[in-house]
Amino acid sequence: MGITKTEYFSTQQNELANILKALAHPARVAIIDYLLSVDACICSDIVNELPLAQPTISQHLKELKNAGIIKGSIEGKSICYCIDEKNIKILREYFDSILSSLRNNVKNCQS
Amino acid sequence: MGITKTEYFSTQQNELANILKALAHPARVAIIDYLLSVDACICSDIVNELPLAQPTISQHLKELKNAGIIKGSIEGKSICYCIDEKNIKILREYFDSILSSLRNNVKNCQS
DNA sequence: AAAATACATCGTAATATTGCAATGTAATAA
DNA sequence: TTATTACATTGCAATATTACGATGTATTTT
Repeated sequence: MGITKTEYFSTQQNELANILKALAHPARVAIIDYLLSVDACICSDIVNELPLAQPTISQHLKELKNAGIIKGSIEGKSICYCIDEKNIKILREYFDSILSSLRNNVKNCQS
Repeated sequence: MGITKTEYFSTQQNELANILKALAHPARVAIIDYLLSVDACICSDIVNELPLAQPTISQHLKELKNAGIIKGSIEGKSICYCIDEKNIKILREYFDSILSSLRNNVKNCQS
């Protein structure tokens, strides 16, 4: 159906899935890569850097922003984007907690 | 178009996006949560635990397995699933590297 | 052997995502 | 004021995802 039954799951599970979904596209991973390489910002530069049309980049940036992975500030007629640390930390802590939990495992399958 | 232009991006970017995509759904996050709580395995238990039909769970498990997030071993007539540490480590390292990179940032936008 | 259990696969309907051309908006430059 | 620049939004076509009933397969139980 293409419709996710979000009401069946916890708020935490839905929020985590939403943050992960924002990063689950190579173009958006590439945007993060680029943002890291230039420290911060320069929005139209992303359009020049990636082989995608401007409306497509704009859409990807919107999704990253809505998920709280990047933030943008208006600077005259252009918009400066940079990575928002907060949700990245949440993700690192999530995967860290999975690994910690695995270390305490008693049972396991496959040798 | 719904078609991702994977050829425009690096192998690393595509692989990372694929692993993240496997986790970018609340049902699959819930499956991971459950697998962690029971240490490992018991496949049909997941069907009983989550409010989704058996073919739907089966499909989600397949995606998690294809992405290398879980692994399953046949045990008689049932299949034992557990979390595969390898790609979880890759994800933690990815987010860790983003945070390290941010610490060295010179420029920034928004106070 | 027949039934039951434990999944996987197929087919399909509903919805979501991706990408872009066309167009809109707001700020700056000429 | 009229460009021009820098985006955002709209609308649409192509494709992907989600969910499940029906059905298939393999193993175990009876």
